[in-house]
Amino acid sequence: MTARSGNLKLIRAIETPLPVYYRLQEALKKKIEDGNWKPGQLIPSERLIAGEHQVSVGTVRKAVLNLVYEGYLYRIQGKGTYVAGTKLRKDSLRYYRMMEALDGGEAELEIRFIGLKEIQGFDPASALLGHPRDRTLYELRRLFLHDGAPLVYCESYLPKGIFRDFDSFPPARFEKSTLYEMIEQTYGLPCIYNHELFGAVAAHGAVAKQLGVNAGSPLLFIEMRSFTYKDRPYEFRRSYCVTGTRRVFAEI
Amino acid sequence: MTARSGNLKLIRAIETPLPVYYRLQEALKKKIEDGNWKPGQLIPSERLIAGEHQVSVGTVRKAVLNLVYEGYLYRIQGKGTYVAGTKLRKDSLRYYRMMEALDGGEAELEIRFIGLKEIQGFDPASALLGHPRDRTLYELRRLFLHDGAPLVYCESYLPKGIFRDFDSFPPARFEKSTLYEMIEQTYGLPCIYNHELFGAVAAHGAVAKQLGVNAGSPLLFIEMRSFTYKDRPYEFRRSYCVTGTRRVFAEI
DNA sequence: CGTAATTTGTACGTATGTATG
DNA sequence: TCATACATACGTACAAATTAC
Repeated sequence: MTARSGNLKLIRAIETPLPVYYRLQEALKKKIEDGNWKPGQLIPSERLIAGEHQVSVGTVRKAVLNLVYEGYLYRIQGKGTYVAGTKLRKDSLRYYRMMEALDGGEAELEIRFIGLKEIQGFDPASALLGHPRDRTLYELRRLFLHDGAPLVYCESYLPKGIFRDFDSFPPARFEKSTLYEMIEQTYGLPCIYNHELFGAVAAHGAVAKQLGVNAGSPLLFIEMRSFTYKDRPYEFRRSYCVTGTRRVFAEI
Repeated sequence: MTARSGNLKLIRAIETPLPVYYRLQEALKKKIEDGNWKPGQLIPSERLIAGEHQVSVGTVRKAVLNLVYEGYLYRIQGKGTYVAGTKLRKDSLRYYRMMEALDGGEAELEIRFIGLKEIQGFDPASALLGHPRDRTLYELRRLFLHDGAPLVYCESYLPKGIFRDFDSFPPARFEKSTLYEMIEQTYGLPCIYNHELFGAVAAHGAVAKQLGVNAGSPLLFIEMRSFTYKDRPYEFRRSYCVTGTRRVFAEI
């Protein structure tokens, strides 16, 4: 149903014209993806859209409800239909769900800013972000702590071309909310989905030092790529997690 | 939208009666959860259901489509509506998606049966399965290999009460398909969702030996609980993964 | 191979209920 | 109180896919 999944409808296009509701749905989606309609904004009512596009209200409902299911819109009875922001609610943000056991509780994590600087592009970061290696990247380093003890150390890489003046913000700006939220609020780019690769590595050098563990001790290693509209990657992240008592939770 | 999420509709019940489509939806869901309609089975047509329940076809459509979105049913134009099986298509089965890199390809894994035996219940397995410790469990041990090299070793624990005669199957039965599929086909129990906990551990004893790695080398450790209808857990699994060249992929 | 019957998919319409401001 | 907007529920007609004849 999402952009990355099926293109069943496109196959039909060869034989028969696309359904009215589907063309409308894609037209509305384009408004959002192109930034004409921004997150939080109220869109026109069913009747208005129906009038503008010369279709029935039922057809508008179908198009709009599909976009609600896809996470592009949300509706409130009596008020209207709004553009949705980052799909990833706190529930599905794996990074920040550290648990003691499968039936245990969630730990509150504190974010600590370590550093932010411009660096030259490198692989695999540049390749995974779809940029040539000569484009500058921002490198953001952060630490996540629970009860004062470091649990996760992560390095994020973001294209300077997209995130202009990223280094003009005070460090506190990176410590008060998740990076997802900060980017959505500041640049209007919501996070639509992530790709993640889980592995285990032995702690080494700077990482071991930041996390306060012995070199050689096992760490959970997560490589992540975040995507916004139109399947465009905008962040590459490497995380190292201490998982002695708490571990990273996921629900599928 | 799923059973484990919101109960918004229940709040309304205090003030106003539940919508017709919703009561029908829950009635159809109950048929599936109670096993009256089994995975793969064709359910009655829209018109038939509408006649039986004395509601309009549009109302049946809404109820049925909601259950499609929830993963309980799927529809084929011209054929009918069928009861869906395990939600987890191969795409979302993390365990069997071992990749070289975030933009790399997927590795085909071979399943090898190691052993199956009855054991006495123990915690955390019994607790996580919602059974007292004196109930017998099955312990299934398997190995997943790529190009002959072991990548994943896992131990599954299943209640003997649910999986009667689980040990009467030949080992090959566990090597030809995923455990999800085997259980769905044999016991009619589809997997609806999983909970997983990711961590890193140092290889030790039997696990290190099975995976052919040195003791102390880092392994990805995954604890998993699988749920079927009505949020009932039916499997507890511990997996140890060698993630030197290939790692476990997830999409959110 | 075409035809008919069945089933879902699309598109339209109307009326009424409920929530918001 | 009232207008607005979404939610529910009913209905009809035709298109498209499948299957059996």
